[in-house]
Amino acid sequence: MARVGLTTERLVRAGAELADEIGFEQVTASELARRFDVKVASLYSHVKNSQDLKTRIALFALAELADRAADAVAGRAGKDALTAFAHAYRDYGREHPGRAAAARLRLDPETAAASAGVRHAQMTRAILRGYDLAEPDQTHAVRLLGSVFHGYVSLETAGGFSHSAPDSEETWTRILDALDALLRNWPAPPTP
Amino acid sequence: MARVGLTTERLVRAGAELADEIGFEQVTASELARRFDVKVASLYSHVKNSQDLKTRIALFALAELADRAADAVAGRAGKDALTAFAHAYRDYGREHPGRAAAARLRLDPETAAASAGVRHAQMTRAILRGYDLAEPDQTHAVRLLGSVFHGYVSLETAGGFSHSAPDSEETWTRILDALDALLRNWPAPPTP
DNA sequence: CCCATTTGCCTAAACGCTTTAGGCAAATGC
DNA sequence: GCATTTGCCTAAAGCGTTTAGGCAAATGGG
Repeated sequence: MARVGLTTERLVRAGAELADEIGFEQVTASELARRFDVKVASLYSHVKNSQDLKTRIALFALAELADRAADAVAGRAGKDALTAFAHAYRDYGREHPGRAAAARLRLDPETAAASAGVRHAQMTRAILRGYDLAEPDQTHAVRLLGSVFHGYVSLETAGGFSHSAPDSEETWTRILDALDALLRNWPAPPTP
Repeated sequence: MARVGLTTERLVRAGAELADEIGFEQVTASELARRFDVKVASLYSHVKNSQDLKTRIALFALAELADRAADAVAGRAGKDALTAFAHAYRDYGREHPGRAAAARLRLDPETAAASAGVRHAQMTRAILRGYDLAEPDQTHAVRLLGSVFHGYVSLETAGGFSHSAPDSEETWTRILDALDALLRNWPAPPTP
């Protein structure tokens, strides 16, 4: 019997591509086995189970996105860095909707702590160094930016902004203008 | 054989409760049948299939959340309305994580157009009437608010903000302060 | 009140995905 | 060249989905 040369790595990469083609939810060990022209049981030497496969795809996507975002911000600061970072997120979601969905998979705390997710947070903090935010406002801002990026890409992928004017591209740049303005002028906590 | 009195309505409500207990992803026709102490096939007289069931739960959650949000904003305007609306979203996500996840289910365009999702958008626009935003900025702002609410609740549910200071409650109010300030001072498009 | 019709839940069965156990053959290395 | 390891296999069990067809409980007209 010919050996195909399965590895965890190859399965994960193929799983990521499959996610972009048919949607992350639809990625299944069976479908993946079909792609490799291999019996399903053969995958179980390389991944623990179906959940493990999905988690690995998620980690792969998180790392890939972090690499892209890091490339995008390299050598930039201030609004320049913010928009480059933001566009990296949105572009990834548009080019690789399945991987982006994978990157939104809920991970258990230890897995998340060991994932590229922490690089995402660190990069966001680095970008905020271009603005004048002391703690705890910096953390609030990190969470705001994470929410906006996560939420926007998610809604856009769901088709929420298509078929209506203005187009999503324009909204995205205007939202970034707005966020830049907000970060430059972050309001002090109200004194009650 | 005793009749249990299944209806589509009862299945959907029970499905929503089940979602809060075990997670929306885990809601399955089989599990629902078990809860009603009924054979799985019996459900298929009331829902077309598993996808139909999930979609109905999603529509139920969207409508319930829209009702709550409408209650919350009733009689309020400006920042008051904004924060009441936002808290309705976040509270729903915390009280009913499964239903909130259901409300984020991707719907096909026609279903979405006939859902309470349009009420959500209308309410957001109504709140923005308390701010001075002309089109297309109003649409940009609607999309920003949708992204923030959607994203924040999603990340919070995933545990993204737990076990780290400051606590999520504080971040949420400070984000709303920031959004209020931003909406009162929405930047004009840069003139290139 | 009885009988016909409708309705609700059932059994049976097929199909697909997941997962484990155990086997054989190809690759590896001494 | 042979022993060991490794990789993919077959087999089988378990569970969720879905359809087809059946029987009994509810419903309602005469």
